Formats: sequence, structure tokens, C-alpha cells
Amino acid sequence: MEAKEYTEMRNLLTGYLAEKKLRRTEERYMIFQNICSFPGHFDVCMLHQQLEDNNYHVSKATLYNTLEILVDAGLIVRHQINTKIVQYELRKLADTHLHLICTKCGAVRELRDSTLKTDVDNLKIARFTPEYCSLYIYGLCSKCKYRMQRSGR
Amino acid sequence: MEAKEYTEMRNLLTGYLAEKKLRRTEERYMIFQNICSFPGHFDVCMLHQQLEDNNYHVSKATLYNTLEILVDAGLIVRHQINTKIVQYELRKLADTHLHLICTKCGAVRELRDSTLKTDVDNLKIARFTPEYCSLYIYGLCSKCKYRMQRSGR
DNA sequence: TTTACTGCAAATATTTTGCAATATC
DNA sequence: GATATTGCAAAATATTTGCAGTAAA
Repeated sequence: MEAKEYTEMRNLLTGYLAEKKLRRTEERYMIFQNICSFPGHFDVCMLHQQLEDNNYHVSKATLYNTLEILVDAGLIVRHQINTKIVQYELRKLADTHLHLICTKCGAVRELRDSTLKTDVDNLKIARFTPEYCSLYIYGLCSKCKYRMQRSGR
Repeated sequence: MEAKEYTEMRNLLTGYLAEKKLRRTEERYMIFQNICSFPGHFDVCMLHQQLEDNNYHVSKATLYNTLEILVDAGLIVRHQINTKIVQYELRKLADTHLHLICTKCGAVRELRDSTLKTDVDNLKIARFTPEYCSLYIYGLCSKCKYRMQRSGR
């Protein structure tokens, strides 16, 4: 990510904390900084590990607390594709793609497609102010389809 | 739901079980029958309660097992809108709408809209065979927007 | 100085698993 | 008759909560 973009998002966080009268703690900024290093989806464990690797220890409670704040601030989005793991992603990244999920093996692929996003932006919805959207397309990935055809279903 | 539709879906289940060499147990059919009585989203607890109310007891293990089969069979879809509750819905119902989720209060509203679903159907995606899609639009519901404006943000 | 935030550990909630009994094929 | 499926209870996992100490405003 470009330094400029990072600074911009960091400022958004600062603005949000100020607006909500929340404190600007080192933990919150460190967590956000580490999140920015992920190129795609991440979960709580990965984030915790990433912080430990950088010799920065935070409790699970603080992690969860901060993630909620970041979601509310609109800086990250939450994905819950399978039952077990809740994943997050920088909102900035999520806005550029939709998700293809294999119903067989669970593999998730990202697909850049602007038309659908534009369609959503153009939707006129009564009594609702859209902020962003998540689109998940379920189906068969090529590997699983091939495997099924070979085994005769 | 119409009796004809129910019979059709029941037959799909039978076909799926046969294809996968899974057994046609009374529990599986009773669970599916009870699911069909829900007009919208439901979770594991609601389903369990519904079965108990009809004097039909099944273990949680069987419930989870059967729900997974029904998802794999394409008869129901899984929604994980907030962290806490995993919800399910008849695929047939889910296909007719998309979800508006308030980022403030968490309220979920269903919106019937065929254009987006059609757009998705028309998408040409390499190395992927779509089966169905879930679209979630996050934003502010009218109540929360009104409340925010009154409180001056 | 006030009190929001943090870390830790315990509590909670949900889903999974092991195993003996049972029912399907 | 062989074995997939069930129920039950225990185990595993993820997230939340209570509380005392710490740090931001």
C-alpha cells in the first residue's frame, strides 16, 4: 500500500475516534498498522500472530475490541464465509472485488468486476443509505468440477 | 409454500441422498419438513425448538449433520450476518431477494430485486460454475439515519 | 484527576467429536 | 448382516465478560 493511502486511512481512524470520543491508544494504531500489511483476508489468529512477530503483544480482548471499532469506522469489513473462521479485510481492498466460493472445497477466489459494484451503487433503495456491499457467488471451482466429472458425478 | 413445491424439493433431497449413497432417515426428512415451515431466516435454536414443539426430538449432532447435507444439496443457504448467529434460509426463498444490513443496529431487511440477480446470472466467469449468490448491502437504515441526524451526528 | 482502556483469566456459547445403540439398506 | 446414522455427553473452539491495574485526556 502506498504511504499516502495509509496516512489517509490513519487519519480516518483518528477522526472516527475523536468523533466518538474514544481514546487514541497505541494499541489501536498498532493493530491498524499491522492490518494494513495484509494483502487480503485475515482472521483474528493471523493478526495476533503478526503482532507477536513484530514483538507487539496485545490481549485478545483488545484485538476484538479494536476490530469492532475498525468495522464501525468503515475501515475494514467482516467476512463470514465458513462457519469456523471470521475473516476481515481492508474495506479499500474489498471494494474492488467480489468473492467466488466453491461449495465443494470451500476455496475462495476474488474476482475483480466493476459492473456489479456499479449496479449496486446505482440501486435506488427506499429508506436505506448504502455504504458498501459484499457479494458472494457460490458454485464449483474448476478443480472440483473436473474431479466430479472424472468420478462420474 | 405450495404442496407441489414442497414435494418437488423433497424429491430433490431424496435424489441427493441416493446420489451420495446417504441413508433416507426419518430424522432428515422431518428436519427438512420443519425447515419448510419457516417463512424466512432461522437458526439452529429456532429449528430445534420448532421440532420439539411438534413433539419430534432430535439431537444437536443430527441437526448440524442434516443442515450440512441440506446446504450441500443446495436446498438451503447459510447466512452469517453477525458474529453470533449462523442463520439458514430455504434456497428457493433466498434466490428472490438481497439483504440490506444496518451497520448501526444490525437490522436486516430483505429487498426483492431481480436486476442484480440477473446480472449475476449473466456474468461470464472463467474456471467457475456459479450455482447461486448472496448479496449483502451494508448501510444505514432510516431509523438510525434519523437518529444520527437529530443528535447532530 | 477522572475514567476509558488494557490484560488476564474465567465464563459463555456454539459446534464438533467419540462411542455405544439403533435403524437403513 | 454390514455399517451409516443417531443420541448423548464430553471436548474443542471462538468470543465475551469481570475486574484490577494502567494510561489517555
